[in-house]
Order: sequence, then structure tokens, then C-alpha cells
Amino acid sequence: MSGEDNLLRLVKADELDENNYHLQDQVGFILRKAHQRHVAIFASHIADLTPPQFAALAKLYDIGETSQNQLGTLIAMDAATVKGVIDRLKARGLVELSKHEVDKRRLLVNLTAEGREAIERLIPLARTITEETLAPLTAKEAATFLRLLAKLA
Amino acid sequence: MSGEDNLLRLVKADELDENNYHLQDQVGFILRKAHQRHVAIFASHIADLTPPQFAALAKLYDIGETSQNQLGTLIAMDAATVKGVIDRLKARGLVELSKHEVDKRRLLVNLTAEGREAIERLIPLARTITEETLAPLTAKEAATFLRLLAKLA
DNA sequence: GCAAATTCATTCGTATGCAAATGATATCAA
DNA sequence: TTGATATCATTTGCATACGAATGAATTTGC
Repeated sequence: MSGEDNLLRLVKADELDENNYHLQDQVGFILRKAHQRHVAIFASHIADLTPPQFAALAKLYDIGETSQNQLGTLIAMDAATVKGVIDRLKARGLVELSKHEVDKRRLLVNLTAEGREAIERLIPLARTITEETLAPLTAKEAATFLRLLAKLA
Repeated sequence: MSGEDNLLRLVKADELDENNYHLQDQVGFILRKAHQRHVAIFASHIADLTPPQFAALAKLYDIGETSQNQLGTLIAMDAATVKGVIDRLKARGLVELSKHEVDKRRLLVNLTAEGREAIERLIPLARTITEETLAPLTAKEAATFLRLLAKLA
């Protein structure tokens, strides 16, 4: 093959998007942007709590008192991250901490009355946030998307 | 309605998942987990660069020299975030900075020779990362997922 | 029953990510 | 032309996010 033929082949491949790497088509990049958009929508509806903080409260509301570590597992945060989240919720009086009577390694976390009121007040907003996040999709598309996203996560 | 009837109604609603809020079904929570998984896959293949750093290099490789602000727009980072990313790439000699001759507000960013070598070496790995991230899906599912994800992002 | 391995929590360091404030420069409009 | 606006970059503060190291407590394996 001549050099010119080779160049022609490359140009054609470029036109067909076979050779070039396009960041904006990569699943990781789009995933990051979709997540950013969701966080922005969340913040526009719930200004005084972050998504991780909300996740912690919602999970505690769902399952009741649990250890900090177990809570982290349930809301997909490592130990260092969950500690920071719980510290801030504690400082705001939304959760309270106590020592496990039997296993002295464990730090138990539970909602305070104020935390319970907060999460009950916020859950309807969270449903709105989910709706708004999925708004670009039809109901059928949203169902498909959630099914496939769950397989990836 | 009696108290017992009321309780029964609530139990049934719970079974039907109509009344309870399940964090693990919310798009925001699953999106966060999917993103975490992707970042972990990325790190397992490319240990010496983060996804945002890679994005900056890949975009510079694609479009050539541009301003820090413009680069941020293209890779979906705000000004404060892109500054940190570029600072670290500069410290490692992968990009170089210069002042725009005409518009003195602008800071131009470009790949160094080393940066160009790095991104050329890494792009094949990035394709592997994309493949591995999408591995739980069939080819058809992956195509559908990417289409819907792009609509959300 | 005891040493090894595991688990739980904490701390440190590094890297996004964004809001808000600030300063420098450029553009627009009266 | 100049005053109001807008844009570009920086800085600060706060909040995830995670690897690695550490210490305390528990469980396992022999």
C-alpha cells in the first residue's frame, strides 16, 4: 500500500469514528456527567443536605440503629468517608452515637427525633428529584435505563 | 376504617413497594455506585492518573492547545476543579502553560511531548476500561444504555 | 487457650467537585 | 469614551472519596 493510500484509509477511519478516541462517547465520562447533573438537581430541591448525608439518614430510617461500618456498607461508602458524613450529621443533631454494649469496637448510629422528622419531610422531595433526574427519558426508557444501570453498579 | 385495617393496608403497600422509600432503587444512588465502580476499574488499569486527569489529557490531544477555562467546559469541570487538575498535570510535566498573547486573561494549556506520549500510550487502556465497565451488559444492552445515559447527562 | 487473622474505627494524605468572593481584563452600550 | 457587564482565573471553604497506616477488640484455627 502506498503512503497516500494509507493516509486515505486513516482519514476514512476518522470519518467513521473507528480510529479516534472520543472522550465524550466513553461510558465513564458520561457517567460522571450524569452523576453531576443528578447532584445539581438534588441540591436544587434539598439545599441543606448532600446526597450522601441524605443516603445515611434514609438508610437509618429504613433499618434503624446500626454500626457506622455496616451503615457504610449499605450506602456504599468506605469507612473514612462514612465517618465524615456521620460526624457532620451528628454535629447537626440529626443522628446520635453510642457504643455497642457487647462488641466494644462498634460505634452505633441512630436517628434522633429531629433526624427522623427531617428524613420524613425530605423523602417526598427525593421522589421529585428522582423524577426530575429521569425526566429526559420516557417511562419505558427510564425503566430500561434503571435495569441496565443496576446491572452495572 | 379500624386500626387493624389501617395496619393491614400499610403492610400490603409495603409489600407492593408503594409506600416505602428504598434508597437502593433510586437513580441517584445507583448512578453514584456505577460511577464508583467505573473509577475503581479505571484505577486498576491506569494507576498513575485519575479519570479527570486522563480526560484533560485526552481532550488536549484531541483539540490541541486551548484555554484552561475552555478545557474545563469541554471536560465538564468548573474553573476551580480544572485548575487543580491542570496544576497537578503541570507539576508532572505532562502539560505546559502559557499566556494568551491577545487576551491577557487567558491561560493556555497544551500537552508536552511527554504528555503526548502518555496519552497515546494510555488510550488503548482506556478502551479496555470502557469494555470492562460495560462487561455486565450484552453488546445490544450496552448500546441502549449508552444512548439513554447520554440523554440523561 | 493462644497466636494469627479479621473486623471496626480513626487518622492522614491526596484528589475531585462546587459555591462564593475577588481581581484582572475585555466587551458592550449609551 | 466611559461606565456597566461579562469573562477568565484564582483563592478559600466545605464535602465527598479512597488508599494506607494504626490501634483496639474480636474471632478463628490449631
